[in-house]
Amino acid sequence: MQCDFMSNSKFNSLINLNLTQESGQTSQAPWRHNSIGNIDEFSELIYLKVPSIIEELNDETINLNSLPILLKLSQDKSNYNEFAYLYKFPKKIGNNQFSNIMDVENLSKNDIKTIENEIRDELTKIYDLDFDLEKFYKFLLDDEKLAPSVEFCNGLRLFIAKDPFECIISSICSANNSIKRWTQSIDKIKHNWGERIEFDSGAFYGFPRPEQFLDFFETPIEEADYDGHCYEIGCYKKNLKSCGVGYRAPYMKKASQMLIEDINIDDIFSMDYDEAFNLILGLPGVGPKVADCILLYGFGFEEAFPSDVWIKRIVSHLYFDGEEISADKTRDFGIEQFGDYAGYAQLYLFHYARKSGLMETIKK
DNA sequence: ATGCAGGACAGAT
DNA sequence: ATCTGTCCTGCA
Repeated sequence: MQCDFMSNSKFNSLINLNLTQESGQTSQAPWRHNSIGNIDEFSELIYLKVPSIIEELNDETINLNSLPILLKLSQDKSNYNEFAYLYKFPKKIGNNQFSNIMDVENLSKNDIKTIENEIRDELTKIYDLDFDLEKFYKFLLDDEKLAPSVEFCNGLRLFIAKDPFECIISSICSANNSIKRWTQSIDKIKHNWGERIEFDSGAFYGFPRPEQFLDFFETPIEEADYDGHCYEIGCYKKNLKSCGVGYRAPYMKKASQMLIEDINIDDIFSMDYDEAFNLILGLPGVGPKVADCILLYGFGFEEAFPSDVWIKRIVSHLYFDGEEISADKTRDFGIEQFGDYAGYAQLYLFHYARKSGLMETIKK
């Protein structure tokens, strides 16, 4: 396959990719971002579930259950009504496992069509493109408290997980943390231990599998004790804390173990919201706020209303005359008030407060 | 340089 | 059921 990126297709939907990517949703860290002139580009490795094609490509010695693809999205900074996407297969190089299996030149036209349909489905899911934003805006504009959010958040959509396990770990990492720090930690975890896949335009990393987390050490000391090395500062190879996750390291390990032994992630998609909430709440490092983030950004439960300190302050300010409201009360209020729009209402309220200067006003 | 922001959780009321 | 102190790190 000598050509560079394949296919050049468009989505015609209202979405601000940059705003959506940078909005701090805990589904995943932002994708690789390039700004070229008036164009924003976002690139990421995703794994496609296309069983029939994998079987065809797979050299029986390798157990691969999904097809790695590099996606590159591009959008004109002045037109949020469409974006284009390209995709690319991994580079074939010696000693790379894909040298054996990625015989993509033999793919039939039908196979290509299957792959391209799957990509459209994935992008539709990740950017929630079936959600009717215009209708939502009518709902917002009808409510005088919510109406101002529209102008600050035009084109903002949910950024849904490409991988629910990654979302669960990212969300645990985000607890009592800043956006900057948790995204950096997740990037380090991917870079250190994720599957490295080479493309002509560079290497990308997948997210480590749950089984890999069981092998990670929690701290540099634990790692040094185990193999007897006295490491230089920053030279540790296999402990979570060196990625800046702090005391969350044991939570990430134990949650991974439970997701291997006790919980089938795929079952969660077919649960109702309350059932899924109670299940996810049982994971270590997951309280009510993180559980709602996981359900909203990881599984698309749009009736979730993740209530952090900022949402609490905003709701107190807008709806309770500034009177302090507990996080639990905030959650109850959001669910009751916004129904199926709770997740989007939370996203829009947070960004409205961020962009409009309201945050500074209500910080006290 | 010290102090603070950000949720979960264990232990107390 | 609701409150308090502690956890780790990056940034004023």
